[in-house]
Amino acid sequence: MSKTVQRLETKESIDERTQRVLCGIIRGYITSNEPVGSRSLSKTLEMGLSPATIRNIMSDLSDMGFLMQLHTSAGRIPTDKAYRFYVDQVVVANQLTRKLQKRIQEATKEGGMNQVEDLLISTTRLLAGLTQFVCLTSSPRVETSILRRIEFIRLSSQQILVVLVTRNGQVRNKIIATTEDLSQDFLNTVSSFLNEQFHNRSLHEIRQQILESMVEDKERYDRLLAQAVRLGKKAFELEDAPEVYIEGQHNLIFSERFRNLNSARGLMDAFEHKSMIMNLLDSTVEADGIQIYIGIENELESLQDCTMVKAQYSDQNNVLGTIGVIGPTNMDYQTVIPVVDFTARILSQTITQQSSSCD
Amino acid sequence: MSKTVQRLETKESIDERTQRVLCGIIRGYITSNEPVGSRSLSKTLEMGLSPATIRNIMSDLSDMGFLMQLHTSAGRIPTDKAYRFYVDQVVVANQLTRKLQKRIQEATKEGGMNQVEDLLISTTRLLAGLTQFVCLTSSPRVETSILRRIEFIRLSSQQILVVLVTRNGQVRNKIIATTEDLSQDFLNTVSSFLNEQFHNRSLHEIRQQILESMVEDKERYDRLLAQAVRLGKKAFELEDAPEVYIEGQHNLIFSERFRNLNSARGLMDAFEHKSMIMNLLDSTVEADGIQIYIGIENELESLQDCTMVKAQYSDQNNVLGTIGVIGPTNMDYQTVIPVVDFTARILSQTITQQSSSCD
DNA sequence: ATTAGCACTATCAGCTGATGAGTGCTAATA
DNA sequence: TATTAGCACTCATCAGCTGATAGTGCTAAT
Repeated sequence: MSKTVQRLETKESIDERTQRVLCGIIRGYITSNEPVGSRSLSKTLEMGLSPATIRNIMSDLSDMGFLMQLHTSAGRIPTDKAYRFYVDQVVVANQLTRKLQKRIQEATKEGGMNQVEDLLISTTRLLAGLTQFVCLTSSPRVETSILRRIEFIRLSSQQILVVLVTRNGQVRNKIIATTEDLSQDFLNTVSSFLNEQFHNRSLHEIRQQILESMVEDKERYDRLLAQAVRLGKKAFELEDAPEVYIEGQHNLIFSERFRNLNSARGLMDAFEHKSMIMNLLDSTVEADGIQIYIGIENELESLQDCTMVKAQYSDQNNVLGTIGVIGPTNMDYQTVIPVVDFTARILSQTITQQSSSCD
Repeated sequence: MSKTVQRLETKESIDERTQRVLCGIIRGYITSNEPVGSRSLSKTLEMGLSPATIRNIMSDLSDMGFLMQLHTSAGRIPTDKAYRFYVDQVVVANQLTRKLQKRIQEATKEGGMNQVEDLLISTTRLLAGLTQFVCLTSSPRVETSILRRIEFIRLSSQQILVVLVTRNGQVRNKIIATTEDLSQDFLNTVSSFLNEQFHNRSLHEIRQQILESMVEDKERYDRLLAQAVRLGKKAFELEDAPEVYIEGQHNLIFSERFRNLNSARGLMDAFEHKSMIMNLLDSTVEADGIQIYIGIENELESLQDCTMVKAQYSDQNNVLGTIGVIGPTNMDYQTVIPVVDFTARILSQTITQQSSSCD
């Protein structure tokens, strides 16, 4: 078990010139994906510093833990700490090009015609395509969704189909078994009772309340109510099925940018455990905005030479889920961050529109 | 474009001894995944033939197109034609071990608790796991499914949710937009009308009939009927969304057995095009039983150094879909074929039970 | 018809030395 | 005192060579 680092500290004050050199190295490594040496840096930096001077600075930076060498005669590459510094201090809110904005907006419009699921899948795919990384999205927790409508449909003497529609347009189906044969008329009465009772409540609340009434109403003897409560209990006992969408896994294998990543296998395997990925996405420290986990800042071991950039999406009231990408630590933060940010915003916007279209 | 071979011919008569040598080579290559040479074969065959004799036979087999060499001093490996011969002439209906049978049956029971989708996904995953290959499954064509129940649920003044349950337990949701505001009462009338009218008909038939009535009934003026037909038309206008489940893609990358496969990338890309894969699975020459496409027998170029083994599954009346695996041409046919066959049978059986549980 | 023997050949692992990119250190310099 | 030129040193990579190995095809003997 590797110890988990909450967040790398980079408080130390580094003088102006050293900073510029560090950034030069980081940018160089990001663009070329090759260790950068003093000679080439001396040229690209255009600060009138000779390679020797730069070597001295580099040596200092190595001592401070910002740089490392794969072997003596290779150039240096940034450490996770360096990227953290870079992201915190240097990368400023960068505007996306209009072109990219358009592209995201249009792709979202296209996909979201029908249900939230489709929207999420197509957005996930979009982000994977744009970044050429792996993209993960957690679907809204059914828990916190708000009930828009519930309906029971009698399929046979032992089977009832429950259809549950949430405020943000998710539709869930579940077939439940019954011992008694219930008529469709009766089921209709039950569903309109439940709809009236629980309109605009979150599924979580509803479940709670149902449990309470079950205790309360034990003495009361109202057949309808009792049945309604019993059916309701079954209906709202939704599997917590943590739905996660993953796209762009093949980038992990085929993309040039992942090439120095040895644990592609480990990551792929991790992706099979949906509930773990769900936790990964939804465990959130900060309430809002974009979150970045660089290298060893990631709890998950097989993620520790990747960077995860994620952002939450929400409707007008609540946070619904998280969308994020996993890429190499030397990703182009300058563009990836705003892309993820913008995509999450557009996603929120689209979902909000969808859920407010009910009356 | 490479010319497509329907099916490789292996009618030529090969004498007994030559056949045994050929099979030895095929089996050897299947187990070791290494070219097999005359010396080692001479030992394993136990026919009392010297390496030299075997070399002569091998030379003949090469001339006949059953063997090839990667380079002069390597052993020989079977051609697609050799595998075809092997599969047609040699592989006899092989019984699965009881253990494997149990495993498949249990896995299927477990997964299929709720809806057909879940059953299909878990079966696909199972088969991918058992074979260590990529497994593909096409879901039942909505087209040919038989209607069990249709229901309309009013979500808002402009939105109606259609819930459609088929005989074999598939549930489809679709949100349709309306211009008129229709009451739930009215919708109920419409749905019971449709349910009565079209009970136990296939969606395809239903769509046809609706189109006919639209023409017929133009003169008649029955508001209910007209609306029912109009709603029905929209409801049954299901996207032909070809649903395909793919599992075990990572085997393509990580499995030892795929290692001499150069076009993993091409295959992965192909898997992105679901509709193409759907065609691949559902294009079927023979009516029943297992189908095997070896190497260049595959139409799809990137599949041409793989073998696809597939079988259809069905309920009591109709073929529903296809389940199959894609593996290297030197897969262990002796076990893969019965595994796919048995899995498809169990799948059919489970689905049949499910759909007959309605009354 | 079969086989022993031999010449031939491609691959592979291991070694070699050359190359080149990059560093660290030291002494000279501004 | 900070910078820099110069130089020795290190190490990964690569081409080229080696011998060992495993296979073949052919021919002549059985």
